[in-house]
Amino acid sequence: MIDMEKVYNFELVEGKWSKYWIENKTFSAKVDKSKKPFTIVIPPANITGSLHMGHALNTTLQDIIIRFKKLQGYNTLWVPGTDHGGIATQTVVEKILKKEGINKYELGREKFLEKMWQWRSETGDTILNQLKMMGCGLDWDRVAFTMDESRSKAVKKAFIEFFNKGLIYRGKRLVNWCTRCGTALSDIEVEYADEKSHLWYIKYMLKDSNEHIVVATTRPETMLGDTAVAVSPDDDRYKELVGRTLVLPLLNREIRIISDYIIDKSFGTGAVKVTPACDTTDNEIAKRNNLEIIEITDITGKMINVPEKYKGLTINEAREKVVKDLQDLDFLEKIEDYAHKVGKCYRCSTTLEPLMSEQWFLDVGEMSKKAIEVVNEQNTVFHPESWKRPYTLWLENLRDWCISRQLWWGHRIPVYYCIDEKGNKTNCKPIASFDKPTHCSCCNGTNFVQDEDVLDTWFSSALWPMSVFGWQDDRNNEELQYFYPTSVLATGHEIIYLWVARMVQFGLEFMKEVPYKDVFIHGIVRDKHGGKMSKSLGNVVDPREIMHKYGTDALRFALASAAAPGRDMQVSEESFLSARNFANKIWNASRFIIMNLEGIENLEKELTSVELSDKWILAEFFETSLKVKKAYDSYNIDTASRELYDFFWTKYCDWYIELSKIRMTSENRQERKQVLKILVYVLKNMLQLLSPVMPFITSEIWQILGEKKIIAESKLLNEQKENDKSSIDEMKSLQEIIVSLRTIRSEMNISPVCQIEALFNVLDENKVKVVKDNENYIKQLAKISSITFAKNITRPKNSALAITSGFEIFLPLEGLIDIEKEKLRLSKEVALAKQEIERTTIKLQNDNFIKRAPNSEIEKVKSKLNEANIKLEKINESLKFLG
RNA sequence: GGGCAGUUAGCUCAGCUGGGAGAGCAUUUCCCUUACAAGGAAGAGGUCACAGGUUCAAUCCCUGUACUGCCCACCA
Repeated sequence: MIDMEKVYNFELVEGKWSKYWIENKTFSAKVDKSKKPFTIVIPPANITGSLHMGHALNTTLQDIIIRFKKLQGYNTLWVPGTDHGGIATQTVVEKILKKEGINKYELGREKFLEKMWQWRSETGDTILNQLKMMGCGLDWDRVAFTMDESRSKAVKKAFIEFFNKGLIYRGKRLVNWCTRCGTALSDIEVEYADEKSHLWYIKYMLKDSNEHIVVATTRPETMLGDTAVAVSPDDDRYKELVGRTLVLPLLNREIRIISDYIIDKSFGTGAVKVTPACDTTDNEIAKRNNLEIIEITDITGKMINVPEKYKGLTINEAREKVVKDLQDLDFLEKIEDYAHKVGKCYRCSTTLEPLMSEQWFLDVGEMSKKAIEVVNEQNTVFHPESWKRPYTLWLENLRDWCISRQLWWGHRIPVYYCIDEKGNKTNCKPIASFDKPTHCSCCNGTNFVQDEDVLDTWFSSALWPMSVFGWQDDRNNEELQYFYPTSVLATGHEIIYLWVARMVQFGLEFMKEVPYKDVFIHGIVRDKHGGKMSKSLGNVVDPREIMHKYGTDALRFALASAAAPGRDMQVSEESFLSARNFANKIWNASRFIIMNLEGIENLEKELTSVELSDKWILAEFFETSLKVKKAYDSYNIDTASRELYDFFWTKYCDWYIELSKIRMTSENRQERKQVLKILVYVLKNMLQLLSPVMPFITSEIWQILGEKKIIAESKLLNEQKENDKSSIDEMKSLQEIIVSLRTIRSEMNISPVCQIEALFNVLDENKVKVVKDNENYIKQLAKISSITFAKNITRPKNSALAITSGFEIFLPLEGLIDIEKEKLRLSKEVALAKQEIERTTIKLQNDNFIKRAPNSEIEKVKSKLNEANIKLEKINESLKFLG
């Protein structure tokens, strides 16, 4: 006797299965050339992270895809891993150390890195353990880390190849500088935020003249670094002045007035102060016009190369002082309120300062062109397609990638400089190599120092699809050949540029092949009001809490059914509750069947039943199955989930199981077995189709049903047969009759225990057989004691009326009926029928409609009109009869 | 400034290669009918953002407008 609790207890089930899959290596994959591979590499989560909704969604979707492909017979592989997270992780650990009163500079690089590694070994696997709890079908023998030995080798190898090709170069450029982190950032690591500020209007005097030009600026302190004033070439106001000399206030430096196309004459005064060291636009103007670049801030954000009184001030202090001095000397014309966007560090939100500094850059020109080509040629396909354009546009306008970071946590740049005996760098050519070189090729020196900087964390991420398969050891190795290119990359749209595009670039550069065939872009999880989830806003829904409260399958199902491709989604507590209820429904429907299977044997050998409800549920199932498979295959996970839900609940449970109950009470043992056979058949197939989304509950029930192989390792059972859809229409008639009888009962407040008789006046001869054959169902489900079929039945007194599916049905309700209520009900029906008649008549009177609409449509409207006419006539008769 | 989404029931969202709209939650009524009250039955609730156009026919296609959200950009 199998004991199943009345309420699905996920706690008893989940731990058991997640452990089983890991211990039995259910999702481990080896090269097997007899099977087609299906590969996904996980977007490696930062080791600082613990599971949030974004991870939960992302991994659920990947797991669904993997599990479905496995059912289809692919050799599936999903590779797990984590990312060292460069700046993000270093920031976190710095903060922790700060609380302990430790300063990283006092600690020194080496000791600090020890702390980092210690921290990583203590907490770095948190997220992987959480993925295990979620039941993710990852190959746990392949866990990779972007900074482990093997991945580090890959980074060095890639760097050295780039370096030797001349694609990596060092240059002094204006970069985004975070004064808090003390490092440069790439352009996409900048986040812009609105900030209220001012526009300061400053007068610049013309040399040897009393005239002046007014410039508007949001950063008055940068005037200390001005080397020109620029105007638009087609600005008539300033045409005469171009080429003249200005005297910079406070400094008395002489600067020229130049013209440059980029200036918008309609903004401010049309004249712009040019500070090449503090602004990217100005920097470009400077390049075009050969202007001097004066650096006025250092890497800590303090003023340099300025008059003594400003030296060493912070930017804000300098601003205050400069404004005051300008005011005192009457150079400040006015101050306006102004809101604009300010660049912030994407990890610590400090306002960024553009700063001239020596950095390593990667020339991405050629790689970008190729990365665009492969997408245009559909070697890599975006799902949904709408993301292709942003991807392409971004790559088209991409500037070289600043890959060096002034951090300690990360891959140290493998470039070595020859040094003399005093420890100073020589002028010899730097060498990129895996280890410290033994001797310098220029001077035969043997002393070297390594570059201090580390690489942008995304550099190692860009190699991920190759590095997890050992590209760094042997680019012709069997695994790489078999699993690369991977099948699909699933990720949110926020890292298309940071990560997706760069993997394509690197993949093409080193493998000459795209890293994945499909890119599945899903949305971002938002709170119930559409806002971003963030700890500071306090609107975070923690997936671990949801798992604890509603179960992991509920979490997964809710996320899956909300995951329309490419669109952000809102999740709320209710969606998880409803998913939990669905799990319970699955449990109880299965429980019902399993209880009835008690003592039944040899079910497989039973005949396939031929009765309507069986044919119907099979037809409906085949249709659903087809839709679900198609949806899974095209990454429409939401559609698949909804189809499964809808079929299981409203067709299988609400109708088929209810009908089965009636047949199961029959004395006929054979009949009972036949129903059970269909019940079990559909259930098993449904469990399989549901198992990618809800692996725990489906695994459990599958096992209780006595299957020897676990569901994750089963193969999809059903093959598409010829589907006889006529049963769907016939069943629909039956359902309509039952529903309309129930409606009358409900509206007349007739007690459910009260059996009533029904008279079926036949209007359509063709419908009689089906209804008569299934009379028993109508009786049971609508609580009807007896049914009389006849033509021209006389309308009984005090009866209620239903017209549906070719019958005029009378329910004699002497003593039960409220005549007034029935009249009211019928007059509403009259109104509806009249409306229908009017609408269809107008259509049919329209010559153009008759001429141009397809025949099938015309027939449909005609039959609607016909039905409505009959309905109206019959209801009117009834109304007359009721008085 | 450019690009991309969205606007459908009180809320969260489906639907659409054009033929008078669906689900979940919430709500009303009835029911503890032995799979499930985390349930069942029945109901109420919508000029499908607005304005034009194409068409016999528009929630769906086209154009424009408004609002919302996101991304990109060198408006000081």
